[in-house]
Amino acid sequence: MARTTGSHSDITGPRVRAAALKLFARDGFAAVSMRQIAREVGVQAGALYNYTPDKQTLLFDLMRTHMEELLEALPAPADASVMDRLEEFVRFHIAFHHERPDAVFIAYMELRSLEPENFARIEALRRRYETALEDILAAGAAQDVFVVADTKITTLAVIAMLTGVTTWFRAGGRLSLGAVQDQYWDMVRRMVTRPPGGTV
Amino acid sequence: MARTTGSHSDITGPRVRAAALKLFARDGFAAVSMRQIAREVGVQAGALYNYTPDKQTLLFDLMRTHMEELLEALPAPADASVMDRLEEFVRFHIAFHHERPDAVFIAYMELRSLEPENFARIEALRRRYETALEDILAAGAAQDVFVVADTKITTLAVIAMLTGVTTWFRAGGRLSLGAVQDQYWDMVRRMVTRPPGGTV
DNA sequence: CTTGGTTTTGAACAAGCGTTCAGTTAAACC
DNA sequence: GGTTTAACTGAACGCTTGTTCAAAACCAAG
Repeated sequence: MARTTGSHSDITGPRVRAAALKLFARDGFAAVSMRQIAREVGVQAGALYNYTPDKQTLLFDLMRTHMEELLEALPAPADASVMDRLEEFVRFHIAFHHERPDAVFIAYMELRSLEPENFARIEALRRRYETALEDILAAGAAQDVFVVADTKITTLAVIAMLTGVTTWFRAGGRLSLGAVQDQYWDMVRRMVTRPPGGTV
Repeated sequence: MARTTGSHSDITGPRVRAAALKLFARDGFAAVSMRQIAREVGVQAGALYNYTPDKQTLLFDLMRTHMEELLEALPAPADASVMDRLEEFVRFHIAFHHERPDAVFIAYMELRSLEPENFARIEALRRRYETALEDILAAGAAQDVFVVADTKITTLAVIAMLTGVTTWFRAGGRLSLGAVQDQYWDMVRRMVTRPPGGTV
């Protein structure tokens, strides 16, 4: 009978993924060897193959899991105002990405390390996320609440701006997470609402 | 006497750097071998060592050259208005980075591939560039032309947003470079000027 | 045509790569 | 307490890595 309680695979499996996540984020997929991951876990390289068919799949699973968790946690379209929905998105993006800096880093730095088929699957998930923001912007534009020249460009600009936070923000620094969220929300709000002068 | 005319090194040298730039950008520093670079140039791997002491220095020189060209091309602080200077910066950043997508990509993706000493030198150059923008924002805030809660954060947010353009913009697409510049300038201008509502 | 120097080749080096697998270990069941 | 089986080891596979270097190729000047 299969051993279920006290099985090491319940412990080693997550540790393999955690080690891979950490090392891939720090040094890059191509620069990390299976032996390094094994050493981090405290195991021989061969043992890793109980938990992943190969190195590429290990990377893909990390990225897929991250993207699925992101989409899962994404606030569902409520009947709140578009302004509130946009604010919610901004605060959510910053908070969620702040909790997982390694996964975020990998998810958009290691796209090129994916084989074409895996790349397409991750890209599709990423696009679903972007669409969630774009829908809010489009709804706001239709209601004349937002003034955006091109919802696609604004979507990409906002996401690039928000994701940039992970490259420098560390808890315990000069600013609290809440303060960062406040400031970014302020900037995004200005970006999408009617400007003072009224140009363009 | 040293051979000067018809020397191959004048030809091979740039070709080595061009091949390295292209391959590093496409596949990442760690994933590209010296033999791949040599094959791209049409030469044996050993010949590369006439043009670089080692692989790490080849990467560092590419990044250093890019950053120096960037700082060189940066518009000098003129006595124009802060608004004009900010607009000039935004348009410059987009145009300059658009001309060198590979170098841009490498310069911020391969920082982790640099040995500590080289990293520090590139980082210093990058900080000089950021400071150029921060100075404009600070000057504008002092003159009450801009309303920014934190010049450092706004600097990073603007640069992240602008640099994101290189990940999707391709000439010949839906939008011209000028149209992209217009839209990003519009977004940046709104971000730093007094908002309609007047919150924060 | 010979000389002199630059550039390139091609083989070699030790080390590390991802992956496989027969064999050992150890824990949970009957 | 013996049996079963998942988990892991440790060695091995063939291949690639960055780098070195003596020898060859090449080209311009004398």
